[in-house]
Amino acid sequence: MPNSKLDATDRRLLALLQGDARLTNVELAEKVNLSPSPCLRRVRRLEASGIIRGYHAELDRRSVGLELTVFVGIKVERHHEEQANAFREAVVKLPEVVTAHLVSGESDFLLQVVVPSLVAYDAFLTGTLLRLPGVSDIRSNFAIQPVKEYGILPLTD
Amino acid sequence: MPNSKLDATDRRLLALLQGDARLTNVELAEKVNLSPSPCLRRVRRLEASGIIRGYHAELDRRSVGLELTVFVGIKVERHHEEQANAFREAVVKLPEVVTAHLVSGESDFLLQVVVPSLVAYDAFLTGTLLRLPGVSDIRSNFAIQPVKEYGILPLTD
DNA sequence: TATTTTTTTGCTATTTTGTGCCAATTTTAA
DNA sequence: TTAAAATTGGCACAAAATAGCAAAAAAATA
Repeated sequence: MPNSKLDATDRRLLALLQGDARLTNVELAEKVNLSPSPCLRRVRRLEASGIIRGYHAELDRRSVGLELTVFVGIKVERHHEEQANAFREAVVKLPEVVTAHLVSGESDFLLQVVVPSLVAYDAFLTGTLLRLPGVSDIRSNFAIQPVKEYGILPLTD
Repeated sequence: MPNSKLDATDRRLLALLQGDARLTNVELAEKVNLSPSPCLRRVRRLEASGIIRGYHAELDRRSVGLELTVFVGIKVERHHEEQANAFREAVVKLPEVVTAHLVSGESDFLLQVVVPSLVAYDAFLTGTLLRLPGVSDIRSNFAIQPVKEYGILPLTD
């Protein structure tokens, strides 16, 4: 099992790396009051244990031509476990789907879809989403304005 | 203005860095068939132009004790522009709110909230969310299972 | 098409960072 | 208090980042 309990220094490292994954080990070490070598060892341990799952560049969506973000609620027909699995597998493969969760409530799945334009979304909706296995209802909520993006996880103790 | 059009190499760099922000400049250079110095210069340019907004470590939520992810739809009373702004400002400050968007559709805002437990969510809901300025309705959708997390943006051309 | 201008590239030299090793220190447990 | 285990800091070496500069490529001009 992953978790071998995190001390305060580990949590500070995690918080720092969430905010800026390009911090130098030397910089990190200074910020947490350690010398570089134990600092690096801690980071490597966090990586190896799976607590740090990876490092990603955050892009400006508009700059790369992705003007539209849509939050999509989808209902799938129940009673068929297989169908739900087929749906999941299909969704994972779609590059336009940035995020997907099985959720409680009105919809069964909640997706975050990113496309260049409304026209592209229309094509994606009718050409792809509606044809996924078992889909019975789709509700599209268009992002009008981001209020908070890439919030870092609140690390407690 | 940011966008001075991206060539194929820039897009490959962006895709690679989305997937792994810790790639060495030397590794990056190899993957895009450039020598290290022009490669580094391109990355620096992408950073300076704001196309790359930052680099972040992705953490395993469970490992850091954040067992619950909730997608929250919130309606706020209309007619008061000020109130909507007050709401936005308040939301940005809440560490439990990882993501927030103004959206079209049934709800006005869609938040992603991360907390350690159901008890913590209850406290957050009644103690914080419901007391935000102008809130008239809240709908909570609990993430039961992640289907796709941290999908990288689909870079087109 | 030839020529000039601009942009981008690749190489080299220097500085900075990452990484493994080991002794010293601190922490934990008995 | 003592013994065992874990963690730390410093050192040395390897690797990477970075700046400068001349050559090559691309774009623009005539």
